[in-house]
Amino acid sequence: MKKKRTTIKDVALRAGVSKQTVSRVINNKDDVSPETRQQILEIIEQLDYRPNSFAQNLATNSNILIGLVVGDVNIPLFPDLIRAVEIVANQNQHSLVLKTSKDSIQQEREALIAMDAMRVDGVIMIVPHLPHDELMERLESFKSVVLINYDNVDELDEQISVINVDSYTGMTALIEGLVAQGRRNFAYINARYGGYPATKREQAFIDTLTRHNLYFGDEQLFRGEDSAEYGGYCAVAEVMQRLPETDVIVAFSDAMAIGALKACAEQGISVPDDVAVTGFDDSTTAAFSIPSLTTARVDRFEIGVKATENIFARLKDEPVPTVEISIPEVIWRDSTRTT
Amino acid sequence: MKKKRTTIKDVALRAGVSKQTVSRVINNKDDVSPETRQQILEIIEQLDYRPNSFAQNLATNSNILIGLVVGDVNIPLFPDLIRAVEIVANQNQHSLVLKTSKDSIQQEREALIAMDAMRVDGVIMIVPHLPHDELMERLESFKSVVLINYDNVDELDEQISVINVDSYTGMTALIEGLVAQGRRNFAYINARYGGYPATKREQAFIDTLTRHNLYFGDEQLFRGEDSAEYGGYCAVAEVMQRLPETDVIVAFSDAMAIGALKACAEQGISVPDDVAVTGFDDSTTAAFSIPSLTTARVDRFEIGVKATENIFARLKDEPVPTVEISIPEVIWRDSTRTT
DNA sequence: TACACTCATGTTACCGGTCACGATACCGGT
DNA sequence: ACCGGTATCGTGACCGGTAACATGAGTGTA
Repeated sequence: MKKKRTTIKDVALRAGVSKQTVSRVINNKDDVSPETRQQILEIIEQLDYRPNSFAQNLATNSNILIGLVVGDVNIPLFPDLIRAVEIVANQNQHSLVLKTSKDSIQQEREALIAMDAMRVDGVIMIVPHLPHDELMERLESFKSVVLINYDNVDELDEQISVINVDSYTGMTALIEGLVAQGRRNFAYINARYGGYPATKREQAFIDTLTRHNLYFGDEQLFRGEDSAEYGGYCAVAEVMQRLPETDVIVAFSDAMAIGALKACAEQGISVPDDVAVTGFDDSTTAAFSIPSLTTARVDRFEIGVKATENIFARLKDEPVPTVEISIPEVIWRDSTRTT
Repeated sequence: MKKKRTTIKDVALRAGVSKQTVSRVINNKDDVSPETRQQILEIIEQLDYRPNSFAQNLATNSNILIGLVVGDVNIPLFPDLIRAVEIVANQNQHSLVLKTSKDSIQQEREALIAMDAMRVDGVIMIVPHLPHDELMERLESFKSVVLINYDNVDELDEQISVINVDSYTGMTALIEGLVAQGRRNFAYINARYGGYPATKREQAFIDTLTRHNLYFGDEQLFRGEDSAEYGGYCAVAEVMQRLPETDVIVAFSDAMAIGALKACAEQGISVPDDVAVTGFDDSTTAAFSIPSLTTARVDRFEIGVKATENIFARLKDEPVPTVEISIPEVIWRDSTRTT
């Protein structure tokens, strides 16, 4: 049962050659005679030998792992992004180690420590929550880092790049459109622990409405979980009670907006006639909600590709952009249709 | 820039002791004098030294990685499950390597090869698609394997366990309930590449209706992608054209059902009055669709926990169940409400 | 005083590979 | 016959750790 794996030595022994010769065959070096190579290949086949990646790593001082640290696996960004990361990592003969840190900053910290102990070549973090100074310190040990949706772009160490979704611009466009439609009484439901994107979207909300003299104070701002149930659904009652005049509810995310749609339907509030509702992210179901949801879309897959290509480019000492921005495109759908 | 990481030797040198003594401190062995230990700990701190996990692995012939092979990261099972796997893996001081294989069987194959080269301790696969014999052969090299939703439970190697969602029983309960409600004209939209769960659910559909003399042939079966857009949404027109009498559309998944709901709304088909619609999985938005969606739920997080605990139990040679089944519970909501 | 025993630490080999270099055999050219 | 060059392969050290055993100093005891 406890049979050990076949090693390079087993193969060498069986073939009557040295380890080095087998190593040459494995790595396709050219100073091996065709017959020897053929024979060794056959033995490798027979013994079902596969070189131990990590022994190779140790000897060559390289690594085949890149790390992905993500807070919440439920965010819509996640599935497409992870897939992109994995595909690009594969193309570069690397594998993906995943760490989640939903519950606490401590988990984020531990994730980085573990990545460090594994000597991963690069790390991608989505919405880091650690304090800036500590983050920089812990990221020092990695050769290549990409932070997705991180705000402090000015004080980055040189091995770090940032890819940001410009939530601010996206949200501004969304609000401007709503104002142009004639909406006047805005309420914003924000995600309590949304980090960087949450801050930016709220700021855009405030700034844009202020510009139009439609912002009259923090009572327009509501907070909830980033979920349909405890976020959007529960918030609607609160909104209508505090601000009965509301004619548009702007939600932090599609999930929250979908909860809001449901609450409106149940309370006899007609969307979009009485109240318009908007989400953010263009998650898969946004187009299929009833009414279909106005939202803002970014190419999630592309962000993943960019991030990962950045990681590998830097590892090869190729030049890489330090900061990349993608601007969400507003998708107007029925939940804001003017009659 | 290319500065090498500090190693155990650096620490030893600085402390004026041998590597072994440092190793003892790292591993909390008790035959080190308190003063020496203290001093070494300080130096470790100063130098920000962290032992190389994979060198440790190599020396101890152990590993800190477990592999997760998943076809589609978009399935509702995925986020909860991955989180559960990660949490339990963490508790056991292991990290998670993720491989996706959405595009082809070849990718699944390569995923297992890579896992093998990394000498991962255990592998969890979700809905394997490889032919049985090849799968068994490739899984031979792992000490501990859990397959989730795999059908061939009779011919498993001894290091393998299976955890299945009993889609058949769940779907049977769902159909029985619909029949009891008085629904008579059933249509089923299945996922084209749904693997084991798709087969089981379809079989339950056919068997149950046959039992009630309500199955009149394959024209009741439709196929599409497992998505709202190309699955459920597009299928509805086809269904109503081929079977205008249809009064209930059973979908393979919530995603497909939500697409169907949308199509019904657009075509003036009232749900649930004209046609009932059901999904499967109880994905997060199912409760918030309009009307809310009748579906079948399994505890996705718990499946992940069970799977991972199984992996580690087997690694410790503790006894583990070979086959575990969880039966989905039907959640009746508005999309099948009788008036 | 000699002996056994414990405590603290060092030595050597090894995990499974790779690297740098050296050795051997065979070849053609002069 | 001698020389240099190439093709092929082996040797020893090393990557960063750990296991097993060895060593030496101090301690208690007969």
